[in-house]
Amino acid sequence: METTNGIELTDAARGFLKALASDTRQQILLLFSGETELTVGQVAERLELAQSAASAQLATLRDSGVLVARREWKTVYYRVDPNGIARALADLQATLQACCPPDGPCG
Amino acid sequence: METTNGIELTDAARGFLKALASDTRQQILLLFSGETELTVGQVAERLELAQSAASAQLATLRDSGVLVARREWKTVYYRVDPNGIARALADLQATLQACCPPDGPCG
DNA sequence: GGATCGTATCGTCAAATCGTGAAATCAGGA
DNA sequence: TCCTGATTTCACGATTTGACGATACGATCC
Repeated sequence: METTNGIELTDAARGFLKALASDTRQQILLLFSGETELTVGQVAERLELAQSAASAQLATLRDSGVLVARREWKTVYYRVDPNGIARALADLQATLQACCPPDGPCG
Repeated sequence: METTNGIELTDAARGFLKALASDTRQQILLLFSGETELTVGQVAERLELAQSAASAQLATLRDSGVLVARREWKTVYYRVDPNGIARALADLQATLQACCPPDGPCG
């Protein structure tokens, strides 16, 4: 085995980082602070984005496990996925601790 | 006032996300798993990058508080900044909890 | 002063990202 | 079947990112 330095970020953590690196997607996520669910149109309107842009960014957030989508009739409701976020954050934290211990043996 | 939804990411958290969104920079960071310090040249060599590229990416990681640099003679030694990482991670976690509580009152 | 080694910066280019508007898709209703 | 409303996909242009090579900087040794 060669796991000596085999520290790596999980797919969840990598997707999470890439998804939240965008200012627009950060704003989208924070849009859910008060609301429980938002439609594509609502996100587009509040951020003054074209609907296609909102749709694409929401899809990115969904694919990275940050949001989940629920379809009802014609409209799609997006909602935060606390589990996905928690998992990504936990993975990220675990890797970082293995890599850069806050008060590690080298400190 | 309209601070009702005034949740925002701190600069530390935003810089952290942007810095670690890059695959190259992720690899650079994980390069420090075993080592305590690495020079620009060492990073360039291990990742098979041009020296200028390594220098630029290391600078990005330094500017975002993930790494710190120490100059000794001609060579610059980069090292993880556990405090910077911890602060960014804490900020990120705090904002996410305020935005998307894992088991919040809406759950 | 000139030579040298390691870094940082600059200019350029290919590739990725982000936004828009138009067209296509999907689910129901008249 | 045709229409409507919401979303998704497509084609395109503009901006940004990331890498490289070449060059400039900083600190030392001759």
